[in-house]
Amino acid sequence: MRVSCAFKTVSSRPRAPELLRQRRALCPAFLYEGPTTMSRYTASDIEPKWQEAWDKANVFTAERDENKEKYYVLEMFPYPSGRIHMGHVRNYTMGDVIARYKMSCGFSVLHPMGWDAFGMPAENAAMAVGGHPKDWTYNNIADMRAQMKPLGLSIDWSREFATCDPEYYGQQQAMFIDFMAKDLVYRKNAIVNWDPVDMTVLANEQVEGGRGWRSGALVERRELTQWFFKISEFSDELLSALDGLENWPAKVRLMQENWIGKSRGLQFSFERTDGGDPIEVYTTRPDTLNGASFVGISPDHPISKKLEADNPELAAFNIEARKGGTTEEAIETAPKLGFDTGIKAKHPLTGAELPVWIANFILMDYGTGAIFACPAHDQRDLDFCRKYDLPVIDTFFALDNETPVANEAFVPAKSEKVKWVDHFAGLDVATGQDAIDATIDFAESAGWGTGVTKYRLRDWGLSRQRYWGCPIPIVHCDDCGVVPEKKENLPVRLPDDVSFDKPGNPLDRHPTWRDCACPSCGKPAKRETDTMDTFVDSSWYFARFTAPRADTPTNMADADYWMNVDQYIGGIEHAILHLLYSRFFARAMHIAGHLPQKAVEPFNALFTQGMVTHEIYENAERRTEHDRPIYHYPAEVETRDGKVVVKKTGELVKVTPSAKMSKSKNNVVDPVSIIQAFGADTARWFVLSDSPPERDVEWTAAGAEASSKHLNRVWNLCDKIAAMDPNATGQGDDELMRETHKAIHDVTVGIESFGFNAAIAKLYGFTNIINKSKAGAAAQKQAIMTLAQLMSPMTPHLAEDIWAHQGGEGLVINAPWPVADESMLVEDTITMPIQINGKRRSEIAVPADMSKEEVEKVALANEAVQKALDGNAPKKLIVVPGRIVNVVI
RNA sequence: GCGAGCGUGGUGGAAUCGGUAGACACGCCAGACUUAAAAUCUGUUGUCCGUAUGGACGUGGGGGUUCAAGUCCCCCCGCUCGCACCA
Repeated sequence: MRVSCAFKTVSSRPRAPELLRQRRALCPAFLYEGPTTMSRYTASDIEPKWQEAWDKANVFTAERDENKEKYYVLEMFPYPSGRIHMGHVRNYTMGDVIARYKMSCGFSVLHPMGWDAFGMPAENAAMAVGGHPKDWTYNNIADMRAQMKPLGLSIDWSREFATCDPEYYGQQQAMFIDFMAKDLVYRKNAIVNWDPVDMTVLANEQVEGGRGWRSGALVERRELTQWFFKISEFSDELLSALDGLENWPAKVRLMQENWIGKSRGLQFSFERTDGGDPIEVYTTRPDTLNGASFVGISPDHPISKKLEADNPELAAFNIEARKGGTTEEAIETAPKLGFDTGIKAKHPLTGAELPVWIANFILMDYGTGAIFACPAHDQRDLDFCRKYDLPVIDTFFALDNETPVANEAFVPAKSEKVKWVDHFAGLDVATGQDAIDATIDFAESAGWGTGVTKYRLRDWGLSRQRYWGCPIPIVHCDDCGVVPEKKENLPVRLPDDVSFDKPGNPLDRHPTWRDCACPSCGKPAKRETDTMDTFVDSSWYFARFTAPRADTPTNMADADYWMNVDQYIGGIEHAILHLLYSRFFARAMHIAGHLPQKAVEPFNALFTQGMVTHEIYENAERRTEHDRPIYHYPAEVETRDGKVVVKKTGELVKVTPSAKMSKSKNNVVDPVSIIQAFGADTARWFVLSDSPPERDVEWTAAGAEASSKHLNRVWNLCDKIAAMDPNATGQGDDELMRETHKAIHDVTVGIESFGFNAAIAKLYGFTNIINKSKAGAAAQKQAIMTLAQLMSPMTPHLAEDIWAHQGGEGLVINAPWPVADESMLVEDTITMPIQINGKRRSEIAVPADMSKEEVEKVALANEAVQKALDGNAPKKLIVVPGRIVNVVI
């Protein structure tokens, strides 16, 4: 096909005043007046045109083609907040570069988009401004889709779905039932944040400083019966399989490893002097048992709960200890509180009596909910002992320092050798790790303890006491107990007639929805009113994209062709939970017959991109009446005489650099206005340039201008070359050809290695080279057409236009990716720097293949070296071939 | 508190493996074009000393390993992400 290009003469193109106004508002210094060439780059003309051309040619529809190699590129799908932000633009542009590049390389590409559409914001909006979460969500989706489309992303929109579509969550319910049949789901009690005033369960983010965000009441920890996935049964598998994820960032694998937290320790019991049930403890530092000064139990430990009944003082303590949020952070940072139960435990070796304390920092969820404290070698235990005046006993010292511990615990690395004090297992000088192993052996052979491997990873609690989520397809029957809904009755749809005027879960107070017939015996029964954690929704959407309309969760033939995701791209904030849950889900889906074996690790390669940041403008002269800071939008401030001030009032502004774009700080830049002012290609080019993709990028108006100016230069260059006499000859054709191949090589390597910023730097350089080249028309035309191809993943609209303008065949997206001729890349002579004592002092030009001995001779003959040597022989001469020479004097 | 990461000119940032620190871009300054400005084009630009040839310093701070450190090791400071019910 052939599409006419969008070059137009200036006189025929009066610019829309509105567009001009927007540009000026964004960048007052950058005015777009005055023609400089016969034509002008007008993104608002060319971008819709090429998007239409791609649609007509159906180029982004993913099709199973057994003759082609497939490539599945996926960016983490967005939550439909209603507005796209620059972070989305950056994320989806990166994925688009990969997708378009792979298309040009001849792959059958799957690049889908959907919506992570369940969750609390929809309910919060319903409570705050009325309306229904469903309407709010679907309206937001429509808005965001409309904002995304102008970006020109190579997305197969025919596969789009939202997780709140009954067609999606119905399949999720079917899988829940399948998982139940495979014994991957169960119920148990778990602790939630309870707001005693609103009488409702709070999410962690709804707890601010230990208080409910609406009521302001002190939050309590309360137990509820909840549904769990047995992810902990996969602990070892999820841990060991990390080794195979070679194309994941090492930091993500390390974070997951630490999260799973495999540890080997000793489990043993403290007998009680009062003859009560022994206290089972687990410790990863059994070697420090001699330093035990008390036994600690969780406030939720069975012994603690038993004592509560007839000890009002202790019960009051436990109530106090259970206040505050449920997050590990809240528990760890809360002031350390203890209560002496009066119970004494017998030290298994010395027989000494140790007091049993309840301590608010001991988690019932980890280990056995009971510990022994060794204050000399654990800062938290030490702080506790100093506070309650408990003894501190050193069990080992540094080899060169035997000062007893005062107020700083001595915690050397486990690999460091220390000197032991009178150790029961006969240790003298040994590392902590050797001591741990020796102690476990000692305890096992003496018969008072067992070496145990434990994992920090807990089972995944998926129950949420909220409306806007996937209903758990379960019915509670007085006779049959917990019964899964029949599959033919799926989806269990959310009822539409609900209200949010009262706190709590509307499903709970919806009798006609809640009351139902038992799927097993048919008697009246009640539905489960909890819905699923939204992490469930996002744990398998990547699999659903392979067959989004299938009437089963997946279609095996499609899953087999498209899985795995070859490149997954998203934020580092998902490094642990989302990715770990997805890895578990893929395994569970395989067990339940919904994914092939090869898909148990669903993401072959992972890339975590950085945030888009912007300066924050805080009013330096004024605060709100509640003494809160006032933040100004970027468009509200300007620089006057080197000072940043508010445009309207002239008030001084305090500028904080590089903060995450956040609505509460007003430092947001709206992609829609950027696209309207500069065009999608400029926005795309900017978010890819400068910063390496894994790092944060600072949005600046100047940067966006610079991108826009460069695209204008490329356009003008195209125009200039198109206007050349096709038969014109010149100088330097070979040199331009060589540079073209270097550009092909560098840009290809840049894209392949996620060095988009490096690829763009190369494209800048290549553009400058073409601009200065005096080569003939044919060579220049070839150079600019190659430039268009190399730019097309980043700035696809401009690339198509240049391609068409130069008479390229068909669409540039369908043109095969150029291949660099290796022979054009090698240099004959290289420049080697010469260092004298490690400092660069001179350089030599030598043939690339010169031997080390020859290089040494040339280097020693160098004037600067001769001068420095002053007739003496060098102490040492280091030649790194092709790199550097260092003369040591 | 615990786990992970990051820190380089006036600014964004570059620097496969430990081998020329500052690629590319912004900004600034100078010049060309213009009645003028903008736009565009050309050139300079890490800091300090020096007319210059040149030299000293320089990758958050301090110490170390090495012929050679932005890169590796130790300590410290600052910022960011995660901590299981935010998505």
